[in-house]
Amino acid sequence: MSSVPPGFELPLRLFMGFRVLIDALHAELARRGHPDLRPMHGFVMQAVGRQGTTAVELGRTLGVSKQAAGKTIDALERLGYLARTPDPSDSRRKLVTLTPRGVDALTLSARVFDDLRREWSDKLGEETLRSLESALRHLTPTAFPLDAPGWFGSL
Amino acid sequence: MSSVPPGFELPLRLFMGFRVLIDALHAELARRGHPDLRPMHGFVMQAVGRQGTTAVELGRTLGVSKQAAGKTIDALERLGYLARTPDPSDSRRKLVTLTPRGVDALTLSARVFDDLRREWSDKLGEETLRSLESALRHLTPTAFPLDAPGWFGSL
DNA sequence: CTATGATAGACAATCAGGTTGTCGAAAAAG
DNA sequence: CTTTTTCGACAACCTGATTGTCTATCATAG
Repeated sequence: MSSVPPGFELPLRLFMGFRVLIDALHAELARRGHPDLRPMHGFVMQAVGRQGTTAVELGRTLGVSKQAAGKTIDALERLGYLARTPDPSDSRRKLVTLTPRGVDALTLSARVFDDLRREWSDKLGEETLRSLESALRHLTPTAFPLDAPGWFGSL
Repeated sequence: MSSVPPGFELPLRLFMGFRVLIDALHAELARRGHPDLRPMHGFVMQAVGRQGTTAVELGRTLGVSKQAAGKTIDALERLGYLARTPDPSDSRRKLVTLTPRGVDALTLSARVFDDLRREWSDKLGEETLRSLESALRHLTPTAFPLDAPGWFGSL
């Protein structure tokens, strides 16, 4: 609240921008039939992807242990967003895939993010927003690490 | 890794910008004698401020229960960044204040953030960076809520 | 073909950080 | 002076993570 020393503003603003978008997304998701989804679930489903994955691989992608990944999968399985199916080509593995509901949540999220971007474009002007995106692209690594949950945990 | 659907880029870039700065800050803090500080400690010390606070008040500021705030204070007290002193004007309260080491960490952080901003300014040009900051100011609430730890928790 | 080593996933114990509930002491309000 | 509120401490519990162990299965070297 109130005044934060000058150097602190930039990181805080970046974080708040992220938070504003994520909060708006989940408010909208809740309105449209996905009230139980939490921000980190987006990272998880994104990491699972349309082609599916395994618990070990998911753990690596998210930067957490395979056991933690397993528990997260359990939770999203109970919520109906993920399903485990045995892998015929390797009977040790269980393939984790998005259910239709999971795919719906993901495509819906993409649409909502597009809408939010449009709102920002209206507020700033498309050109300014493009310049903001371009600046951030120059400032951040090209690869998208999805290990935010693990990174958050280290807070 | 790899390609994330288009609408997802903006929030992710904002988050990554934040993360890049925070990671750089803590790498530098570790180099300069503060290897045990974690990102959330910055929020906490910022919330404590130069004038001090109490556990209840800190909890409110951080958006967590007073008990959680108390445990966090315990941890930072053990690390030597905070101290509890009885409040002579109200013997129920214990005033939580920054130790000299805590003040050092905070002023050092401010300096490092200034350096990082300068790096970004060199990469982008001061004008573009200013425009980015101005855009973010328009897009995010004016008050700085410091309840990030609680918000993170809800992930 | 078999013995060996690596990998997937389940189970258990533990830990860290958060929550609620309760309490006594002290302050504030009536 | 009595009652209500506030502060900080203690305890029990929950959640999400960790490490360690175990079995089943696969891959590979002899």
